[in-house]
Amino acid sequence: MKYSAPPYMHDVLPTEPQKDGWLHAARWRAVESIFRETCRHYGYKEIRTPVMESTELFTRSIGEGTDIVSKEMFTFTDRGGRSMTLRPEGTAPALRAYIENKLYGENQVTKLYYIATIYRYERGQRGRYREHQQTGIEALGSADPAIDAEVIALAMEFYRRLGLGNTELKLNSVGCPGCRPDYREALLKFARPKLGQMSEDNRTRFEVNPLRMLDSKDERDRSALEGAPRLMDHLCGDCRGHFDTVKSYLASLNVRFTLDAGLVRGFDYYTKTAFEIVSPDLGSQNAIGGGGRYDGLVEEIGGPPTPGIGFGIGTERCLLVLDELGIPLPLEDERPVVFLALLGEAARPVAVRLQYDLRRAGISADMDYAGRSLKAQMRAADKIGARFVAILGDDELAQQVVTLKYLREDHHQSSVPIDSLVTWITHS
RNA sequence: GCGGAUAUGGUGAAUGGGUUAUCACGCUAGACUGUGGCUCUGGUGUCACGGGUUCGAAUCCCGUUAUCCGCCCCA
Repeated sequence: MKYSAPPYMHDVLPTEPQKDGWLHAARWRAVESIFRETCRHYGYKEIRTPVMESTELFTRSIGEGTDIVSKEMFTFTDRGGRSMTLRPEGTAPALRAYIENKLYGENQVTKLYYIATIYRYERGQRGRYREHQQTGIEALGSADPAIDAEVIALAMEFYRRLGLGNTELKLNSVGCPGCRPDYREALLKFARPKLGQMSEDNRTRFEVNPLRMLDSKDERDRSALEGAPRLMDHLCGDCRGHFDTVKSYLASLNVRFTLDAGLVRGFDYYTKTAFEIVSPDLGSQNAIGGGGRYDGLVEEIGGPPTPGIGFGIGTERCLLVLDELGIPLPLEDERPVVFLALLGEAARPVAVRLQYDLRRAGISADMDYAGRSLKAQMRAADKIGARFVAILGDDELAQQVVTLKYLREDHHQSSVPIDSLVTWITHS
């Protein structure tokens, strides 16, 4: 009988992070700590929420007409008969927690960040998995365009710190409930006579979610919609002003962007600012992050009227690009200071205690648990990059010393009394 | 949901309808009877599973499963 990880999900291993590939836990940790650090500099605090929520939270927030809700959610009935869903995105759970815990009562503006696994029942391919991780932020309680700029700038700063300078920021405004209906009408009017030339998917979108037609990559759709009215040009005064101010703030922060009138994003809750960051160095799954403003969402799911904006960034895709380009990450040094090599059974109990003393003194230590030959233990010590090997055999025991050998630099070795090993190493 | 590919040791590959499946890396033991990084030697796999063709299949065919990649969509 063989077991494997669930389809399109994967294990992140403790293997050598220097090796090829991106499924090394050390690399993930590096990305996560760069993200945490960036958030700290921008004043965002971590929030952790359950991996699942009641299904309705997502159907209400993301929108029934989206692919994510209609066919990609991991939904099941729990033993109490409730419909539960593994979170397919990070925003709704964070807002649910914000509302439930009345965080709006603590500050006018609440700035949150999260690192969360996301679940979508999709067909996998490079950069697209049924379980993936997103690092994201949500800024709640402010409608100021300045915070739109901050959120976007934080994302770009994170990429910069990762070493991903080669990214493209795409920007759009998807309007608000005030101006979107007008635009919708204009778009429908433009598209109706061209329905025959468009793909079947787009004909469905025409009925269900017209804005999504613009997102199609199908050549027929692209040419049919050539010259279609742009939402950007139909914004109401408020949205227009907001968008212009966001753009000018971004310019003053030296954040480069390109306007993309076709950018509509995957959730229905977005209003005004919408953005996406793509990497030219990935395959077809080239979006490495995206987000936008969602001014009606908090109220929609039961909270007080509260504007908000946020983004989600795919950890795997960042890792993939970094690996592709051979960009190194700042990795933690996982090498132990001391490796205890044992000879003979009498040494084992002494080593167990000695190792404990070293660790208690803050010196990382490891020893052989496989009963291997001295030679093999030396090789093991070398392989894991220990700074010292402390050899403990019958000869040493007789004199109450260890033979301490430097594995790096000069390879010098000397006898050190067992009692003073901790001090010796602390001062070397 | 649709389409394309691949499945050989712990890993990456090679070969090939017919006696013991090749190479490298890794791991392990030894050469060096208590010492790493170099070198050499040995060990480490019945070639995903099921069925078919054949005197004979790891090699050809079909199915299953798994993985990878593209479309859709998205992180």
